[in-house]
Amino acid sequence: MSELSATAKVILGMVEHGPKSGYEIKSIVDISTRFFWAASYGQIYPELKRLEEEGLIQGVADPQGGRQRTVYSITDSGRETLREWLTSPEPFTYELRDEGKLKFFFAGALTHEEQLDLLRRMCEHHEAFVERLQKAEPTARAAGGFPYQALLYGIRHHRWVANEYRRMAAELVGAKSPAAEREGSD
Amino acid sequence: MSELSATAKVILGMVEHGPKSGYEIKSIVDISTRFFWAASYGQIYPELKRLEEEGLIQGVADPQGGRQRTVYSITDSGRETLREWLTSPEPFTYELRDEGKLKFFFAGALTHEEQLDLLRRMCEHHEAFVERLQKAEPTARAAGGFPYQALLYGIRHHRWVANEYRRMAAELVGAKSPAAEREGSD
DNA sequence: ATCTTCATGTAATAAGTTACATGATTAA
DNA sequence: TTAATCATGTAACTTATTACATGAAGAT
Repeated sequence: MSELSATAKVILGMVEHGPKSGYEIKSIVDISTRFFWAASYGQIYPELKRLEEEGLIQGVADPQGGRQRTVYSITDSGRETLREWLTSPEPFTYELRDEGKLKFFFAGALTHEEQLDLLRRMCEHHEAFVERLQKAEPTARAAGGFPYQALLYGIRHHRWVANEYRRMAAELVGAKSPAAEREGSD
Repeated sequence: MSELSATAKVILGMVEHGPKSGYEIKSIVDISTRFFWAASYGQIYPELKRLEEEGLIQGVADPQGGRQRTVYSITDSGRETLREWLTSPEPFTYELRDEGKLKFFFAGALTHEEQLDLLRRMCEHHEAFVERLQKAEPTARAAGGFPYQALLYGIRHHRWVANEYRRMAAELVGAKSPAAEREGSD
């Protein structure tokens, strides 16, 4: 038995809450785990097959009218595997890919104004995202449960990032005023 | 001319600060950008060749004794390309892969105690990481510049994550004994 | 002597995205 | 009738990791 892939973990976690189709899993991922773990159809559908072969989930045909549909349920073996992962003390992946930050940290080549502009744009970007999430909040709250908690986390996270940029922008403005460093030339 | 790959952006940003070998770039990435953008040798070396072919950087043999070495400098064309990226308003990649959070959000299958245990372990993990970074802080401060700023960001970021877990753990404890609920603020 | 660091690279593999193809159902 | 949503899948591609190979130089 090979190691559980990240996508497998997402799927097992999702079907543990009840039987789901690949489409449903993707839909839920897009409004919940994607804040800390995304997955695409190209990963989900093949992984569903693999997990079924390994006996961790089981698919049952469940067409809605003439529209084909397969819903997958977690098996005892799958529940056990999920539990093993949840309780294993192994170090967990933690990776951030933030192009905005990469830009800012290489922004030494830009003028002071351009740097500020960049920070402000990034701040606005994350603020706009927070707003979008907040608009979805009432609906999510009504539905409750895990996707709601994930949404709240998403809001907190992006709010923090926006705050960081506001802080950095303020610092940058403060750094400009005292003495004139490098005027006119570039 | 195809789009700049993420690794290309990292490399251009690095060599803009001065000529560097692939090994040096990787070393600096590991103590700086890796907090928001990592890169491996398997990406760096091939990308150096590609960037040289496209004329964005230029390599010069610079052996240290009998030890071969190629240092790459940014070209005018490369500087222009870097500048274009830095000032382009295109939306930036922002992706988080946090296995700890994924675990916690699927932890409904665990007991209350196990959930708390998980949160505490994750909190400790990030706290330990912050401590490690803080140990490196004095050296980094002395060197200053961009890697120091990146380190400070890393500290702030992981401190925030650790705080999140502490908050979540407190909430979970509060949810068990209703008396203690709602005294903290946000 | 031997271990670590400096230095460059690649092959195999794994992971992930994107675009596309198909077709039924439902809401406008 | 047209668009959106539900639903499943794959092929081509890009991206990234891992493990390995090679070898010189410096430190213990």
